[in-house]
Amino acid sequence: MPPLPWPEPQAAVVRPLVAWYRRAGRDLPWRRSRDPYPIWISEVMLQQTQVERVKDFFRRFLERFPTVADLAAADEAAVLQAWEGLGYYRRARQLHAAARQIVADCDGVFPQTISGLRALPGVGRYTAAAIASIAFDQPEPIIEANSRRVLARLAGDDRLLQGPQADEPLWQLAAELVPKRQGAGRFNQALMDFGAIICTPENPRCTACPLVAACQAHQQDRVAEIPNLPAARSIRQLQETVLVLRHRGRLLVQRRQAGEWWEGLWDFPRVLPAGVVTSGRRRLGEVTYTVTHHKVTCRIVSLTVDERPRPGRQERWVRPTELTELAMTAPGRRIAVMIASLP
DNA sequence: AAGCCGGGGAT
DNA sequence: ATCCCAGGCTT
Repeated sequence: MPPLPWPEPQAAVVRPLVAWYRRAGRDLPWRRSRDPYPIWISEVMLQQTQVERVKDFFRRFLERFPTVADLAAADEAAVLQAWEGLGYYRRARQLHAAARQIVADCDGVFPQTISGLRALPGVGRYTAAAIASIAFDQPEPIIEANSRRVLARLAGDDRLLQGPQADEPLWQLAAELVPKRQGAGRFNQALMDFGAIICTPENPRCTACPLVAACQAHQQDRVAEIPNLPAARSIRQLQETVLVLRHRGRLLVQRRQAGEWWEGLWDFPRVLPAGVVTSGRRRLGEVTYTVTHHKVTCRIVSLTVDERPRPGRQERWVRPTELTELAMTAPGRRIAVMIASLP
């Protein structure tokens, strides 16, 4: 793919951007140290998740798992519990597996090369470059939601940015801009703060932009059209029924299996387990939730269980108060809260 | 290359 | 309601 035609020299972007960052950059909890461990945790939490949402999760997670050794020694259930509500739970399982990999294969020493970082589950091209530049100041470029938008606008790149191949010219541009001797991590974080604060998706603050003189999109009055991203996928409607099974003050919860949504998290059953005899069916109401590109309307049915077989490995009969200790799915948690408030 | 995976905040 | 978000992995 041909490189982006763009006349501006590196200094016309890097100097004003870093100057802006020194003045207006965000004070974020994971910027207090150059330790790769908290930087790694923050980068994984930030995958497809906004900064404001991550802050509290990050603080609590580091309090609970202060070092990579603590994380490796933890049960996966504890890691999922710390992740509950953050979404994309595969990240939590991979984070845990990666911590064990670092302890087992690297003697607990965090990988310091791009290839070593990318060998960790859950660390892809962006995350490896982010850790390498921020923790180790290696001159690695990054392309993610913010820098993609900022660089596409600066270069006036109106191509449809669909698929990883389409990003290649932007990676190349980022590689040309990133400082080679020092300050790579600072520059990359400046790009992201700049995209989050000035060069926003809607109503970018071009009048306050220190890079406006270098911005091709602005000069051509095409800022609103760039980046040219594929249209969002349509949302599918689904119907579900959740069963709240009660037996002598206890409730049945099941752990979501591989291949299901929310693998590893606890939830109420959708179908009656074999061997369970019930009576006293009544409707408790409905919850509506959205998951990825599905909108699910979920009926909640309460049943009294007269006889029950022994629970399976992935099942537990728990007292309502015990639900607070389990990592639950978002709709499961909402239903649990609803049950607790029932007369 | 396309589909899959969460959840909440902003607009 | 719709869009957006410090992406990675599987098929």
